[in-house]
Amino acid sequence: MASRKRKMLPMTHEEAAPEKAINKHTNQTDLTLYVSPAELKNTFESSESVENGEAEHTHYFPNNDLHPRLDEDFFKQSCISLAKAFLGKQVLVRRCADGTELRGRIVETEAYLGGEDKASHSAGGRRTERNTAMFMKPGTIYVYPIYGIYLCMNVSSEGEGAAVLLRSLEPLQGQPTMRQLRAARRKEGARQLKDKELCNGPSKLCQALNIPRCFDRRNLAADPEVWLEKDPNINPAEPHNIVSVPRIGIESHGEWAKKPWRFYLRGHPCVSVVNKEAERQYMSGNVMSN
DNA sequence: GGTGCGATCGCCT
DNA sequence: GGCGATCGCACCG
Repeated sequence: MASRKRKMLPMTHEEAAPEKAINKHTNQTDLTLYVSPAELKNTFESSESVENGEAEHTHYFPNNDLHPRLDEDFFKQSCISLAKAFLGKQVLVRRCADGTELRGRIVETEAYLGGEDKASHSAGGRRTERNTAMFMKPGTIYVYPIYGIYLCMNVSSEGEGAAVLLRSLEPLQGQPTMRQLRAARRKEGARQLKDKELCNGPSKLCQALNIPRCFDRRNLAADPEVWLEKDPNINPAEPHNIVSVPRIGIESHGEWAKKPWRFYLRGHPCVSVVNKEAERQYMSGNVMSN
């Protein structure tokens, strides 16, 4: 396959320097605008032509008085329950060194139980230097490197060694900064990423929100640089349609690979990988019921 | 649009 | 020493 060979980008674990990557444009006042699920698709599909950040659309207005960070009680629930509780309702917030705040709504997660779950880093109750955060109190961040060049972010839950992997976010605030952080590790001159491509994968969201390895073992309920907020724009009358499918990238773990512990919002444009089988079954079910 | 492939290194066996 | 909770790019249709 020599014809497919191409030069790869040199990458390291070092984070792009936050200060260097901060976009002054993100200090602009963000727009207040509720976007309905129906409008969401159009929003993302029409967001291709951002030239320099000036035209960036954000549709979120953080109000820290009305929507304070989630406290430690929120994280005290089982792994699977927490993985679903994140979806569509919780916003991951990253406060950068210059005060810029980046926000993304969680739209895709995976549950990794401890003990019997062979696909988990904590399988069999194995506790190592790397996975210590998985055994710490619910709400502890577990950041680990993967494939030598990427990072993944998890949040510990109730249950010995259990944690939820954050897989995808819907960018809400600070998209220009996210785009810069992501572009820092892409080929020079590569096309500009669409909004929906900024955080649609576990390592992409770590890049876009500048989550470094040293955030490992930090407490989401108390850290000044990263926390969760309840999404103020969610309409409780419209419950989210959550898809449950097998987790990604763990095919070698036999039966445990089949457990439907990846969860995402059906039809959301920011989901990393849509499960075609689940979509097909859902569509045929719709035909039957309509 | 989808698919195949290789980068790269920490971690665990 | 082998592998991985991924990603971006080139190629194909």
